[in-house]
Amino acid sequence: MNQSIKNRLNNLYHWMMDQYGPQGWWPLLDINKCDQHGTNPTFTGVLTGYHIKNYTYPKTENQRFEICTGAILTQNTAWTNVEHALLNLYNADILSPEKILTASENKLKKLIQPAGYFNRKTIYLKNMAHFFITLNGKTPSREDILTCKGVGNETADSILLYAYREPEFIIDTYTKRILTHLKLCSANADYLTLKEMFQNSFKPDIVLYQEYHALLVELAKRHFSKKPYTFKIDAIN
DNA sequence: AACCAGGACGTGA
DNA sequence: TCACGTCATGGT
Repeated sequence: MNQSIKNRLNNLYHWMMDQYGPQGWWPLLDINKCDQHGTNPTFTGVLTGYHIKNYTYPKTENQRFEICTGAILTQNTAWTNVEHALLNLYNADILSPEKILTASENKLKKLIQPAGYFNRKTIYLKNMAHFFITLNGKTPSREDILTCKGVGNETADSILLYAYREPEFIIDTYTKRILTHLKLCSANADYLTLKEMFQNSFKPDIVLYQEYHALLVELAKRHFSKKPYTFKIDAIN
């Protein structure tokens, strides 16, 4: 591994942390902030920031499943849309693997409709629910999760890093876009190559991996959303 | 009014 | 292996 790549990735992390601070991912429903009817909880983060500097989540199996659900729902979809779908599931009281599994497909489709791709994601969610139940609390291997139809590289790593707190670095389109722009990789670099680039540059570190990915998303949303990408980061070059 | 959003899968070459 | 079409809603 090229030492300069390692240095630049490290500089990028600290630059983003300086600019944006800890992100406190993964966003979770805050059921302590429901309305007077006990429904419509807010997300940890909509107003007050996510669970910043608290790296003990998920605290329950339901929160763990909520992360798995969100990881599928957010595929190629804006998170705000996913929030609506998750709220629908929560308010319908079926945001658990057992209830997702037994719910009718039509009911599920209607509830997750705002997240888009609802025909596919309904199937994916039921697959995930079944898989989750068979795990019986155990941490799945990356290989095992990938056998789940609807779970590709990024979703698998998101679930492992944020739901199971395993040190698996996530590569998403933002990450690849930023690395390409910084000339740290070619435009056709594949997922595992980029994942290894990060994991060869940093020791396994859940906090670092979680924050790094969240910070890349924040950076991309601010400066790598609309073409042409002209944003320059002096500290990196 | 196009374009994009925290992708994955099936197909054909 | 790999490029390409498909899936769907909501915000800018």
